[in-house]
Amino acid sequence: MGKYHFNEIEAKWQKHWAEKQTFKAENKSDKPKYYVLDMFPYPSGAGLHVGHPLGYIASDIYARYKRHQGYNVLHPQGYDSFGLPAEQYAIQTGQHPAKTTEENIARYREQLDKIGFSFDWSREVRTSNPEYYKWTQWIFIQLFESWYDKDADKARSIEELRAIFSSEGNVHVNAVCDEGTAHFTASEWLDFSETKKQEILLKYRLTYLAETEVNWCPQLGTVLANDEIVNGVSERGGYPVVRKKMKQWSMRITAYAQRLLDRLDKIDWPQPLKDSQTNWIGRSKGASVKFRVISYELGVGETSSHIPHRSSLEIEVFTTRPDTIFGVSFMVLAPEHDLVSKITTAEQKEAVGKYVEATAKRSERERMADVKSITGVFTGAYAEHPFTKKPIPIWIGDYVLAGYGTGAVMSVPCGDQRDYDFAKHFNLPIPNIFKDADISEEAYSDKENTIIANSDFLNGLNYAEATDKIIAALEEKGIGKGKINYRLRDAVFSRQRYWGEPFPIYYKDGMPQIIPTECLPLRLPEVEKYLPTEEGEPPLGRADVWAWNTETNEVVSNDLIDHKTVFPLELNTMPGWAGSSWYFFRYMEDAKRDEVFASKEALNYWKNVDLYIGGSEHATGHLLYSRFWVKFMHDRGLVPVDEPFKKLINQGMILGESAFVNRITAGYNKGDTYYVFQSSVPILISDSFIDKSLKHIHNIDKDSNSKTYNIILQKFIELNPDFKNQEIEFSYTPFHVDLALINETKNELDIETFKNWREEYKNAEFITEEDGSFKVSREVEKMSKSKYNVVNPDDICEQYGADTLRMYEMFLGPLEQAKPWNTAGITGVHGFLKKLWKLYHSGENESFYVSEEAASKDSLKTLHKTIKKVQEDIENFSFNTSVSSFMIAVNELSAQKCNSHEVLEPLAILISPYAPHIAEELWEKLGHSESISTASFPKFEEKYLVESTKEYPISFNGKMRFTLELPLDISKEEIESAVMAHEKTAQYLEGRTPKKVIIVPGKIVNIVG
RNA sequence: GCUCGAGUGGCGGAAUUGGUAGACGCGCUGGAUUCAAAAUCCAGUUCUUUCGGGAGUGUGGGUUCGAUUCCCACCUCGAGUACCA
Repeated sequence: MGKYHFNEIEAKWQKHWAEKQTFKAENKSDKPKYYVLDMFPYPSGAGLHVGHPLGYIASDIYARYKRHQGYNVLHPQGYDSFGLPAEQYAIQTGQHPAKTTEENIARYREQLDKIGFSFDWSREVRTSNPEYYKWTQWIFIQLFESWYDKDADKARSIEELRAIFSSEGNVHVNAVCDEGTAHFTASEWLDFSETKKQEILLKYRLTYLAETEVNWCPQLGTVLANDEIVNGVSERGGYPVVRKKMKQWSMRITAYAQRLLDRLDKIDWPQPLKDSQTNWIGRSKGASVKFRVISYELGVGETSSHIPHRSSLEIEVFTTRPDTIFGVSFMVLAPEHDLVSKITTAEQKEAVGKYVEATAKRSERERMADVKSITGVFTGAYAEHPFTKKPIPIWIGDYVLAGYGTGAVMSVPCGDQRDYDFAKHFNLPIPNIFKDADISEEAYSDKENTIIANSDFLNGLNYAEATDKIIAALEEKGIGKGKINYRLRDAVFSRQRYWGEPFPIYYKDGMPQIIPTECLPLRLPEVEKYLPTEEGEPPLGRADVWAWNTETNEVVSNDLIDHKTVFPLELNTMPGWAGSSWYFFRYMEDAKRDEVFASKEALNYWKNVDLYIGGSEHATGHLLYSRFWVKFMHDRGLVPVDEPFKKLINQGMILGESAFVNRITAGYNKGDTYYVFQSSVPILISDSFIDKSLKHIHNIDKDSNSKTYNIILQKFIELNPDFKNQEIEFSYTPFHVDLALINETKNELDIETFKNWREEYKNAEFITEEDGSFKVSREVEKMSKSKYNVVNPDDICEQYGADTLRMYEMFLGPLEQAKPWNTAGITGVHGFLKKLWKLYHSGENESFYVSEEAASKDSLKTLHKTIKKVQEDIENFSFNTSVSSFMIAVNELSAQKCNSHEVLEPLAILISPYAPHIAEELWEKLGHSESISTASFPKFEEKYLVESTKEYPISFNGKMRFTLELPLDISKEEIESAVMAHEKTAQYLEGRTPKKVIIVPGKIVNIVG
């Protein structure tokens, strides 16, 4: 076999690795461990395109490199297999999502196998497998059975909380819990009914059921989390989202806000990703202040028994500028604020009611799109300024968000632009409390360079001093305190979908009860349709057998529900992020998956993921939720680590180069009307006729581009003989064509195939180049089926081989950057692998040949400089540059006619992380019977790189003019005299005397003057 | 608006702490081989030029003997975020 038969070689080694389980990781090893993980894919029906494996190739190179370095490497893969697309498909076709998911996984696996990844498939996970989601449900139960102790700053068991309640009530409990949880004593607790106790405990549980305002997506029939909404519409499908109150499971992630923030410093993640988590958590420091309502009347419809005591009504606000409290001239409540109905006066009742109703109707999207118009209504009520005792009017306005802070603000128009705009709009006073600040045009929001004035005891202080002093004053009066507020909300955990994990929950007296852990998994029931029920219940409402028998501990028919021993089960399912928040631990376990989510030994051996590679789109979803769950699991002693991913890298997206054909459209003016004239057959024009400078307006310029115009006109008249109007104008419309119809290197359309592509182009006319070819335009876009620009890795493997695909993906550019895919460029990398193969096949008829003779000095130099470079590159995740280094090495070794075993054997190891198949084949030919995968990485030796001379660049005023070879061991003076003696020096000096000569030995000579 | 990132040939991109800008590959041009094509190999390829040279890393300044690299201002593009009090 002389030629490089990549298809045979790759099939051979893929089979070999699978049979020998070459990449199986051991849970017991003397070697140091290393855990390399990819974000596992959602197996979609479309299969993989070349963009998907980019990160997998990078992590595979790293994993293979670490094996060469002597590590015991865990490099698993699996599927995030619950999710919306499978369910949407099920709704359309009636096929069970489990079936389509299974098929998609099979296809993914086939595609992945062809690329030669070193995955340990024996540890595969699928989040939709009952044996997996059993443990997702189990972790949910652990969350349900936990509360957050702020004093200990960790989660603790609910049993401990019950004990505290029994002995001392909840007065001294410093826990993260629902707002306004009432106080009770131990004896009160003991007297509560079990249902009442459950109701109270629910306010403390880390996952709890509550009536919350959610993002409801009617088209998808489900609620969405904040991170699943992009620009006010659903991330999947782009459907509108409205606000709606629903009883939902939530996760008390806010308990972890500070820890999630603090620990960001300790993990090696890209800064932009840390920044977006920081912004998402949104910590702001300030104070909470209570304002007493001093004037109100009874709201309409309220009975006298509901009259609040005059002094009991308070509005609590959160402010980051308590130092500006003397600048408060009004207050604004969110329209949804609880107090609105209680404080509104009779005169204002109608206006307020209308306004509240109008805002409730507006969708989130409308509200976001319309941030400029200022709206609001006066409630008629006043609050008392806590220091000046002056009355302050209370307004409502939708610029105040119900979900942030307390849903109420103290408005300081001189210091906050939104308050300023509101005040201007409604003619409210704008008192100035800043020394020498001009607030005639806009608010003065600079807090660093400000001195407070007109503020009683705060006068003359700067921001920091005033803040400290006012907080002290507020605390002394008992009407406020320093406070830290977070933007992060508790995460809604319910989805009204079928294809997700069922909650291990049934309802007794309206209170959620967990099913015993030994009964898990609670399997998804069968339903005859995957749509919500007519009553608007989630799809699980259609299941006939979906009730829990507490005596037999099994799922039974709904007919048996008696609310005594048989109870209805929860109808919601868990969101997509449930299964992905802990899967990295599951891979660690290889033997006892039935007994534990992961065993202590496995967890203690593998600890956390050393390297995680995936897309940045998960910044505030998966990557935040995982950190939250891991912290929780750590608190409860379930795992030994409190961060899941030590180092993280975001791979950039691979974009497609879409191809466009331009279609001519004609039109003319007649009177004031513009008529569009449809040609009887489509006229298509080659790209080179199109004036790029006019491209954006899509017009064909009649005057300056008369040649093109006349060609089109001629064609047009020929095809439309009845057309008479001579004042016709032409423009063009580009449309996508399938890449399969394009010659990639020449950007030419295959006209014949194209005609058969779509019925409408069967008789199309082409305005071609002189040689009869037809050029298409190209544009870089996201790869997608609808743009016909998807490149399938299978096709590339078939035509060039997996090793070529792997190296080319790396060669495209830096891993973290987005970059376009162009199949035309792949020949360079493919040619390189052929050249590499040839290096080992210098025998007769290109037969394998390596000599045992000592290598030349040059070859050793080439080898060692490549070892150095490639090792540095891998460690810096700069894979694109090491591909160039390999090319340089092979070019040099070919030129040197190197065939020495001494050089070619280490070279095979060097390249094996990148091109593992060819490396294995060459390794075998070099006489090895064991896989190359654990051969130790070649050791770099400086001595082969030591030079005795240097080609000095000689610069004049910083410009390099010529080079001069000089020995490295001579002194500065000797260098200078050698340079000054050189004939070219005199030439460049043109008779001037140099002012200065800079000599950096081994680097450069620069002559100034 | 705010935050972050990026601007280098026809294209993807290199240049590790300031020290020969354009490595490597694509494409293109010419040549060899071939009946021809593919494949392979060789030479050239930033722009400009009166062939001496000159200019050149988004723009304008600055620091430096020397700047793609550091500093300031601006322009353009991309990503994220968005009334967060």
